[in-house]
Amino acid sequence: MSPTGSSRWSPTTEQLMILEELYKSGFRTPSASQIQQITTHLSFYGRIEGKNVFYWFQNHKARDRQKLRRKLNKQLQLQQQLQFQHYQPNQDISNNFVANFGYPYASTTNISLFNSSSLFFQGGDANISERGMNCKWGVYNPQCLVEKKDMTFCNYGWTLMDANQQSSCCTKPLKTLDLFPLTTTRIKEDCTTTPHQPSSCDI
Amino acid sequence: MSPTGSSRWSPTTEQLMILEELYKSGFRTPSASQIQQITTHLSFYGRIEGKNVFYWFQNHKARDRQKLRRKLNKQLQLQQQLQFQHYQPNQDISNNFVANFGYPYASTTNISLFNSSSLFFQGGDANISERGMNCKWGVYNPQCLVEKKDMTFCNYGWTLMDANQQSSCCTKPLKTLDLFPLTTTRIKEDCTTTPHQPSSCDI
DNA sequence: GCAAATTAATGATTTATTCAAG
DNA sequence: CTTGAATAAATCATTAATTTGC
Repeated sequence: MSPTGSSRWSPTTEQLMILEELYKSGFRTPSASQIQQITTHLSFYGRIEGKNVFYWFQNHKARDRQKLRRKLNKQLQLQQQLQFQHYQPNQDISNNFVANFGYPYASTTNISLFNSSSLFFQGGDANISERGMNCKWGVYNPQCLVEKKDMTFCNYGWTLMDANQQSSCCTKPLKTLDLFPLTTTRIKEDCTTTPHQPSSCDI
Repeated sequence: MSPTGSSRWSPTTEQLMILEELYKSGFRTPSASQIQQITTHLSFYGRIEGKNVFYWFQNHKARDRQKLRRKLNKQLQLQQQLQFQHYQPNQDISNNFVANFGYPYASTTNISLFNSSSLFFQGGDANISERGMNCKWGVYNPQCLVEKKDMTFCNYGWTLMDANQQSSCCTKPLKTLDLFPLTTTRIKEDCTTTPHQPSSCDI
């Protein structure tokens, strides 16, 4: 079971649950710091790297879109097909369903969830304004997700961080931990957070 | 001129020359270590980060392709247009030009240049087999470019590297430097290196 | 039951497109 | 208009499900 030399990450059940929970909470493109925090937390449940978290959100989002697109296409061509033979489907339930709901995530695709995440940062954001200063900011950064704020430190590049640093992060009572008051059981309701425009953050 | 608070990198003339020289030598998608070395070298000519180098190659390659595609499309529709009015352009010079050359870079798009870079590693690659071991490998890694070899160290994630570390790299007589015997003047000939399959590297 | 064969999911990369600074 | 930066789409590749024949 232990993935000795396994070439690619496969999430444990707990990791997957938490990730999906976060996704359902509205997270789509978490920032570098957010990913770092998620990674730190999830590493408690098994081996994981920042890039795994990054890719997971990337793929999950993309495949959600794709699923929706396909569904819509199917509906559309069905509709066209029916229209074509001059048949008006005035009671087509499945058609109404999609037509009425639209893209559930479309409006939250590009927003920064930094401010809207009551779940994620509920520990209070006033006194952790300079988190990352003291803690060797774990910028995992695949596809260049480093947020502007971090970039000011980040003058030249990134280097590897050894595993201990992160593990020890778990033992010390860090801010990161109380950002995860997740119940990991309620996996049913839809996106509830209200998207903010990211422009309010100073760039 | 000094970019105090300049939001985006703009390459100096020297940096650009070297980058283009490398590009012409066959580099398309340099590995993390290669980018690190390039960055280290180029930082001598001005402020630069790994991700700048990464993006530069990314964009340059993409825009080369795009330029070529447009040219081909234009030629194609011209050709079709002419064919359509039953006119055979038997002396169309520009058409012949594209038709005869094809995609200059098409075959080198996906290869790893790790082994083929006589220019880049000409300083000898035997005694630097463990480069990166001692030097806190600067994995800049936007879009997850970390190569398999480096990944073994890289257990959990990356963190920021401060600028001094890299600057001091320049003062110390590092291996990195003699990898750049560039003349930066001959900017005319085409890609000359022979692409190797990356599969020979141990995974 | 149980592996070999096949298919479906999904982690990881690369390429295309878009945004925006200058 | 050029081009650095970022995101989305397409693709590759490996792992997990599952089917199938024994």
